[in-house]
Amino acid sequence: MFRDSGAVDQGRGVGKGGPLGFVRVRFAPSPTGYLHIGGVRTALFNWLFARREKGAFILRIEDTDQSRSTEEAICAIVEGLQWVGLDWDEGPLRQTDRMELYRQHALALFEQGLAYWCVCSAEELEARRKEAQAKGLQPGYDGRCRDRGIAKPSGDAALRFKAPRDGQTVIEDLIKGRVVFENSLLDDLIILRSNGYPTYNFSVVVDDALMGITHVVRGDDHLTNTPRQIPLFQALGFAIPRFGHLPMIMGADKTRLSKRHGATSVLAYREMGYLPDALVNYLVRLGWSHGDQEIFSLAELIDKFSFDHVQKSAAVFNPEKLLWMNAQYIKNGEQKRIAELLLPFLEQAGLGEAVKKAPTGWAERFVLALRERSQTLVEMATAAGTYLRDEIEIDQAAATKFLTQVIVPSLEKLTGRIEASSDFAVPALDQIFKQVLEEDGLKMGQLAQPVRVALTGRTASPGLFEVMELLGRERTLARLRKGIEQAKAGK
RNA sequence: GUCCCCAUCGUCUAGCCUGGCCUAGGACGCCGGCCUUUCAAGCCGGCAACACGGGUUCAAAUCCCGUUGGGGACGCCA
Repeated sequence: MFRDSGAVDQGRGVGKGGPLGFVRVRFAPSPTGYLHIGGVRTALFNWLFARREKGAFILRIEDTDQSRSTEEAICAIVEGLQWVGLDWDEGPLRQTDRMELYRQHALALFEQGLAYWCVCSAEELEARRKEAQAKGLQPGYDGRCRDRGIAKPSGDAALRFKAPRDGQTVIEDLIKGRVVFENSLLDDLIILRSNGYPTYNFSVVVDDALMGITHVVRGDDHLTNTPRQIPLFQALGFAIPRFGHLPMIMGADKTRLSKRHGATSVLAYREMGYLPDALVNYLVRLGWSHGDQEIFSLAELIDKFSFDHVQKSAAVFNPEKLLWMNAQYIKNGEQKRIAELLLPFLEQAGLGEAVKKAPTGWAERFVLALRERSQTLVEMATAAGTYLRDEIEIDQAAATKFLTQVIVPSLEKLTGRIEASSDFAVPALDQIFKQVLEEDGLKMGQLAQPVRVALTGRTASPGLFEVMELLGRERTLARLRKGIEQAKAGK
């Protein structure tokens, strides 16, 4: 399942090349569920930046929460990224494979007096936090173990970092610009839990440093983590990477995008018949722009992407625009590729066998006829039933309106002529049709609609001759005959 | 509660840094028209925004301050 990670030197030096040098970015999801659409956008911006700068994009799985991480989630992340075409140069690396590194670095901080053992229990801390909050005080850790000088805790103990108590931590954010935090507002965070596992804020720092990450680009929900991480980089003696905090994606009600707003799993979009390139194009425009341009090829995105034009404010996810985008990609995509992507959907619709039996090139002709009328592959596959099944249902209202007795003679004439013709190609059909119109003094619409209803059961369809071509000669004739029967029985 | 971020049509955004070219442009959606064998697609047109209040300036969507509103963070989650 995992691609070969290649030679990953875990002990690699820090920020090789430094600024202006080789760019190394990462996407670091925690495997606690499916791959979220917001995660994909974060990954995308990182990937685009890496590709543009000819740097490396690294996939790292942050699975230090053993109670919530699952293998399924890791598979979903990998599969989701692969589907949208975001390939990584290193990884997936898993933090649980690197536990020793975190422990070593944490203990090193302790040795240097930059961290201390805290024997306050989780319950006590929780109680104190609630109490402080009730009184309207700072909910953070009060630092009571900071100066106890516990050298070797007997029972459970967590290792805390001695965070700086004064001064400021300044971030020159790639997107938000300069952001300043007062160190006095930060408490001493736990870096090693009592179970020996590192906490997030510590493992990210160790990994980002050891992996030589030059630019940390993540959601802006992490902005307030940054002033806790920067002192850690410094304490550990690592170079500090650049940071960039992307705005969040929200639902229509301006709350954080969640299941309540519809599908948020990338793979759900695959199932709903979206093209990966359409989703990518939509997502990149959610927060990034290049003048008035809406549609971008991947090559263009790589060429044009820059953090300068990333929006600072959160964006509302608009499913309708995504649908439009998808329709654009279906309409303008390479016919053959669309046909290939459509195949699984046809199979799912129970039409797999029928397509195989259809004449060569049928699927591509079908795509050509339907692509301007379909917004998703699911829609397209659904429409295929009309052309691939022997029996169709004729819409009652359509039949009543168009399959009437007056049109029967013309329908019969048309059917007879088609049957008698050895040529079933579009020009020949066109010729036959026009002739019948002329002879019977009919206008196009007067005959076209009844024929359409007979052929497709509906009043809306692609051009008639395309429809006939898709149905094939035998099926076309059979449906015309059936239509005539129904017209005779009508009014 | 405290800290941080943000603020242009319903939504995504251009413009803001380097004030005048902005009568604020584009896109989705919506409405109307054209095209037309139907439905689409396409094309044309319409509705629709600088959150508010103060400054600065000859001039502010653009710069400054405040207010309001929205979002995020305050875990032995990530």
